[in-house]
Amino acid sequence: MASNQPPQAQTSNDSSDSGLDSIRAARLQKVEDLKQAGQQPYAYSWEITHPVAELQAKFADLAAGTEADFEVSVAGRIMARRVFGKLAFFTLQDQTGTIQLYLEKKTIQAEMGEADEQAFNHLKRLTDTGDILGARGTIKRTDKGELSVKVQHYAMLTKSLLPLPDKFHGLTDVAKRYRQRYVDLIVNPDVRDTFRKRAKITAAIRRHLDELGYLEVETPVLQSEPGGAEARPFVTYHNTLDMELYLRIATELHLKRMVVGGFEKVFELGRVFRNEGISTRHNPEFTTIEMYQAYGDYEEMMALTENMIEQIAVEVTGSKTIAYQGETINFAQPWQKVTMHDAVKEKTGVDFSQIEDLAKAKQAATAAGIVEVDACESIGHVLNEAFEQKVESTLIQPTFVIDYPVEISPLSKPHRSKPGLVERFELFIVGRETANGFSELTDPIDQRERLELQATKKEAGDLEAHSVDEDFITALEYGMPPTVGMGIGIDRLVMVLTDAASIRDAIAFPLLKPEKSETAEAEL
RNA sequence: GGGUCGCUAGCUCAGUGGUAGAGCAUUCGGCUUUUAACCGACUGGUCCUGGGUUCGAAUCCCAGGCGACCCA
Repeated sequence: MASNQPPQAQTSNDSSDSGLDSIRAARLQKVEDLKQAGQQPYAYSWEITHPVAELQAKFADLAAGTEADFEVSVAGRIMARRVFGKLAFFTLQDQTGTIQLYLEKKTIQAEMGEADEQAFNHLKRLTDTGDILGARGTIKRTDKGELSVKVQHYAMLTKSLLPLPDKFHGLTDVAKRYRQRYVDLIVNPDVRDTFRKRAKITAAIRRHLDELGYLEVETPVLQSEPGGAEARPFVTYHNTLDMELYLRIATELHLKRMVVGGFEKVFELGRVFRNEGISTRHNPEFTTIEMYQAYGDYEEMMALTENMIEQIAVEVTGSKTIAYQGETINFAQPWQKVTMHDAVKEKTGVDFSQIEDLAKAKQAATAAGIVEVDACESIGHVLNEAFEQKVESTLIQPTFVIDYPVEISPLSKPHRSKPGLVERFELFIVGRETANGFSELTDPIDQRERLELQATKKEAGDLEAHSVDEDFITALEYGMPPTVGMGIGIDRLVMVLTDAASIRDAIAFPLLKPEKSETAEAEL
């Protein structure tokens, strides 16, 4: 808004009109002209009989050049105008699609009556692309084959003051598309489709989990001790409590409290916040679903994950096989499953499970071309580096990587048969971590030790390390049943299922740096 | 955080040292079968910002802003 009307620019409104200013001024004049003509430029309501897609479907077989005896009332945005002397064609777009308005001077003047004999002229003079228009009339397919509403009555519903982007090229400037997503949504049908699919995905997840008997719960966003993940939190402040609070970085620890409380299948689908960099795969606020099921282990949760995501892929895209950025991704079960050790061994030739000395592990990793292992504090961390550098990006098809080192998994239950490992899986699709789950650590003593180790690292300056959440440990001491948990990065799942190259294409309003404003400049 | 690339009219883009351009949109005129309508005329500029080099900078140099991609 400020970019259109800088607050301090009142004196510069003389002959130096920019193109945008003159367009806006002309449209404001039309607002006045509409009022003069007794029309409401910002109307209150309009009765709609049909979404336009429904009309397109219903009259798909209507022959060119014929009219149907069928009255309709539609509303939408004018996307294009083709105006002749006594006839005009508008392309009207509503939520469902577009339909042509056939606007004939003769018909409109006859129907709108004496008082509105200017009706057709006003249509030509006072409407612009971008305006929201309501139209009533009958269905007709023109000689050239375009399904149309032959308009008898129309009304301006909302006068638009600003021009739409080029009707042919649309809006392609990515920064502008993200900053003014509403314009992007108006002119790019693919973008609307992405967010429709996003809604379908979350609805499908909820339906799926509801059918399995899961309860959706809500846990705090504002926390005095953020936990459940390795990440830096956002800090905020509560005035009357006079204390700092953090925005949650995960929903894990509160959902487990719910399990302790007796809810055996719970999930939360919501926003978490991590104070980290921004990239094509990272937005500081993003959506996760975490789900917890008592009396189950990670094998069960992998089966649920496979099932659910396969089903969602079919619901959203119509197929188990989808195209993503030139790759073909196959969601048909069963998915590949590989242990972290085996995956690393396959790509690097190093079997870290046979190495018992950290220095030797680092040496082997370096020899295998893995960089920056100096800071690794355990063989598990070296293994993880090797995995991230050499394996992760190669996991294109849905793949479960299982059995992680305990050192990088402070909330997971020890593996029942493999010492030093935990019963954890991560799901990778197109080289990206998309889900993470594990048999939950339920031993409160073990949990306290692991979190205290994390807290030591935090005190030593590791800003992403966990801290000790005493109340969570107290909850575990009351006893949590054997439980498996799993989280999915919804944005990344949406990316894959909508063929979005960047997470910003899967989030309606991604975080961007503010553009330098004139007032901000003046303050310097 | 580092590297590469981009930023010119409302939109999409030309313009590599010598008068800032095109198409679309806008404005005006014409037109009853268009659909990137057409025909004619016109209008519209902080060339991202600030410095520098030069007789002269959208163009070359430096710094900064925002974005994209790659790397960490």
